[in-house]
Amino acid sequence: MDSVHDRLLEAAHAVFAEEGFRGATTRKIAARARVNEVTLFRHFASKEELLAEAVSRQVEASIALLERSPLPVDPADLAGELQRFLTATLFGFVAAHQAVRTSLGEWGHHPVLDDRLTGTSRYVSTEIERYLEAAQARGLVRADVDHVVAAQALLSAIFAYGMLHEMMPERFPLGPEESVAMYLKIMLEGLGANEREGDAG
Amino acid sequence: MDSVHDRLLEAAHAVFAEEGFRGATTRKIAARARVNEVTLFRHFASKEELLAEAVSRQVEASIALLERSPLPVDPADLAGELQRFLTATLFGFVAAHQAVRTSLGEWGHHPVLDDRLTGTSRYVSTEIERYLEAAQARGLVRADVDHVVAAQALLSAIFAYGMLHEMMPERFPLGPEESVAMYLKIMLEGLGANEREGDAG
DNA sequence: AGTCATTGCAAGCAAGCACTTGCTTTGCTA
DNA sequence: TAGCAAAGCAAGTGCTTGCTTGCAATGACT
Repeated sequence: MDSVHDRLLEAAHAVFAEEGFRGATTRKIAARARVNEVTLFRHFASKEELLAEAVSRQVEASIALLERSPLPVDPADLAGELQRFLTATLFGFVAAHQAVRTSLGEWGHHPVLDDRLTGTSRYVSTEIERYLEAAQARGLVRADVDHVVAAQALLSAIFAYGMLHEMMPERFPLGPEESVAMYLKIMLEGLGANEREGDAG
Repeated sequence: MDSVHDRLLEAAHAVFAEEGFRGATTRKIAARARVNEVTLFRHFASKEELLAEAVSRQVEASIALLERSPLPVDPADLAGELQRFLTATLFGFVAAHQAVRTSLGEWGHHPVLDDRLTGTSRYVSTEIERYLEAAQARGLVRADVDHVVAAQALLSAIFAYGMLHEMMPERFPLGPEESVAMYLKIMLEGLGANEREGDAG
């Protein structure tokens, strides 16, 4: 729990999120973990190994969190179900926005990290794609829109909000929940999910 | 054109885009510009000054390019006009996706750069917001959606595509133009811009 | 009391970093 | 041909980096 090993992993992730791979020096990480720098190298063979494990951990934790409020297998109430799932996703993004931004900037530089860094986003994308495909099969979503593209459109808004709201707050006047609601209001209608003349089915 | 000064600025931006501020060492930049490292310091007082000017230049160039295919002052053909503008924007993003990703990761670390880094995105956001507001005034877009939020929803998709399509190509099966068309197909309908029962206006 | 694993501390190493200095070369212009 | 600005070259300074070494302190278990 509060072992030196765990403190190192936590500190490593925090410093990495703030300063990137190059900026996350072993001295800073050790100081943050309130541990001698030598101890760091007794627990992890190299800085790279430490960061790889720290990132893995964090990603797994965030996925585990999302799995606790999953999208249902059989879509019924699109607006409500998506609102819940996307809001949870957005809160995750917002909480980790610095780590996400850093990860994106860092992507491609350290092959060991690349797969792990995209883990959460792969999970969320897959979930929404599956959900929308099922919704299409049930006639809840128009059939002439690729479900992968539709999922992407939905997620993009969440993604951009999480990454940018702190950089340019004027562009994001609403809070997380209201933003999700607004995006859904626009897009669900566009996806033909709202009862109008019921041309889907 | 091909002066040493210009070559240094170009090289600086290229290396910065690939490796970030810390990774953009004066040696690498000088080598890329095929110039002695000392020469770099004869032209620019410091690495920071060089990068600041390099980024400024690039941002100004990309804005100048977008200004050549602007959104009209008076919205008429929403789908067509937005398609043109957003496609141009997206091509800009895709061309500079590495620079954009790096900039995001770097944002907050070098206050001198921060303003410049967000220049293009501020310009595009402002344009779309203004356009959508005018469209609302003309009754072309439903009035119960904040134009800032609507602009954000539109731009998010472009933004996410530009930044992520190379990292996770499975999630972006369509090319740039078709993607823009698809996003517009979804969102314009959601924004009440398509003739249905004409409840807007 | 003795053993053993875990941590700290002090020091250092080789490499890379931004940046400087002193001097020479190049090439244009007067 | 002389002068001058711009570039190159070689070397070096002081600092930070990832990582190592040797040894002393701590604390739990036998």
